[in-house]
Amino acid sequence: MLTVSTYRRYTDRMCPVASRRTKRKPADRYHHGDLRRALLEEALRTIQTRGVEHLTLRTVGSRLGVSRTALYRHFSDKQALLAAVGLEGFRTLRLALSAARDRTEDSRAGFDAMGAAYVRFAVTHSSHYRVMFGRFVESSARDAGFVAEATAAFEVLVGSVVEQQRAGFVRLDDPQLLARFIWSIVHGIAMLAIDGQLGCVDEQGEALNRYAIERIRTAIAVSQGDVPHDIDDAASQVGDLPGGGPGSRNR
Amino acid sequence: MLTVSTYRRYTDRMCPVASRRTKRKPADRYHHGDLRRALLEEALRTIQTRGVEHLTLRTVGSRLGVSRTALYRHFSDKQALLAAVGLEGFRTLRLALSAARDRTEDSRAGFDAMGAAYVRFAVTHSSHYRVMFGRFVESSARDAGFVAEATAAFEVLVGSVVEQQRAGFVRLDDPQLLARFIWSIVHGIAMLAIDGQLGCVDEQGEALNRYAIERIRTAIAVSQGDVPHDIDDAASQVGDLPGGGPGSRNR
DNA sequence: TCTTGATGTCAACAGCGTCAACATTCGTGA
DNA sequence: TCACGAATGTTGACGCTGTTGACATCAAGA
Repeated sequence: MLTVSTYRRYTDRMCPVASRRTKRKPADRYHHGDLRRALLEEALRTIQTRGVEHLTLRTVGSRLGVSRTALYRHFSDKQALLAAVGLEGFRTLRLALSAARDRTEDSRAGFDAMGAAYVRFAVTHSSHYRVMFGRFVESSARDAGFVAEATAAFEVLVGSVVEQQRAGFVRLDDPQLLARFIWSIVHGIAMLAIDGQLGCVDEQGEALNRYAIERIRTAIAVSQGDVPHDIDDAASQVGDLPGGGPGSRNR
Repeated sequence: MLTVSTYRRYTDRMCPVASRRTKRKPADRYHHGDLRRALLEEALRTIQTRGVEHLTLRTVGSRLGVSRTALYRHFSDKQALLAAVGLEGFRTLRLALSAARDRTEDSRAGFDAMGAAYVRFAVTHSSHYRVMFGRFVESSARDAGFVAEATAAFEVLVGSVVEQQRAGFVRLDDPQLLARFIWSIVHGIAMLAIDGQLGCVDEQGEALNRYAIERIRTAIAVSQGDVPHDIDDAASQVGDLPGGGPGSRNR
């Protein structure tokens, strides 16, 4: 299992946004250079250090040595900025999941590692995670890119479920439904941990996470009399289901 | 299984806050009479109809025919008002869970019904649910009452787990851990449904919920070679674990 | 009747997101 | 090289928000 320090180094590599220092606009310059990028990075930094609810456009601007309304040249409004942050979050999550899965040759262990990596991502990037899921980004601001990135992250999970089914490790239920079930569990643990409902995040959260992975294995194991579901058919449909994937706009 | 209409009637009975009309202060009167209660009800109504983020103290005040600052005589600030709303939510949730469990003589069916009732509560009172869990109530505003009410709701689940263990339906793991595991699942489903990540809430959410309850049964069933845990000991400790329960302040 | 505490009002404040008008700079074709 | 339009950043203003301190009103007990 990964240690915390390994993961830190790993996330720094996957998510340079949080580690690199965003540059201020030189006082003698009128244009910033790459303000859009800088705004995104500064917003993420503020969110990670102070929380979404304390993010103000004025502060972000002044931190970059730029006026409070400069942002409107790059984002339609605050919601759009948050949506962009959330989009980046889903991308980082997807990379983290894929990396955790591919780190070992053993597909079974890789699958379990994904579960651990998911919760660890959420806890490590808790504020970021809340932007992705906490309805801070209103439905109207969730554009095609946002939905696509969220769906892509979910697809990694569905793909792995199908893989596990092919290998005979997982019962042959609808992969979509199975994936949603597993997703609900890790998402639930992550949210409870983030919201401080599990007491000490590190200890209780870790213990619960380990236990959950063990229980999930039992829950999704192949049972006798298993009615096979058409895996290939379902796997190919991932993403283009009419409103089934994550980031969906209807509620 | 309960129909939606049955549940509506049920919640109206359990949660009069949402159904009764809050009375305005008569224009010729200086004092309102029971402003605290009215503020709570009006805040909840606004939250349920317009969402937490659209709750403003000014609107609440003017709706009750009262000045915008009258609120400060009953709540220290907006956070305290939200905390009070959240507290009421946990109480309602606890009653809903107990009622769902006790509606049938069959303890196994009752246990499953709790899971369904949990998600249904969250979806039906989605905005209320988000106040309870979404960190809209900051840690500092979570007073003893809030934590106690949240813990009490969790205790219902733990108690039922122990009951199921005694009846031989559930494996003899630590009831606390088992309860947290189950809680994570229903909480995860609820949050994903509420946040619109499951597409159509009613259809996909219902289907996922049914599937989850079935899978949970497999996950927590007694297995051969089950190492018994001291149930009675763990059950008596519920609630006074140092920071283990829900609503805990540390993060 | 007087006093005291509880409750509600009023005016003001700073901070917020957003907009319209304006300033500066960049890129590009003549 | 130069002019011109597009892109980018600034300024001032607006209405909204939560919160505060000084003041007004009322109920209840001494």
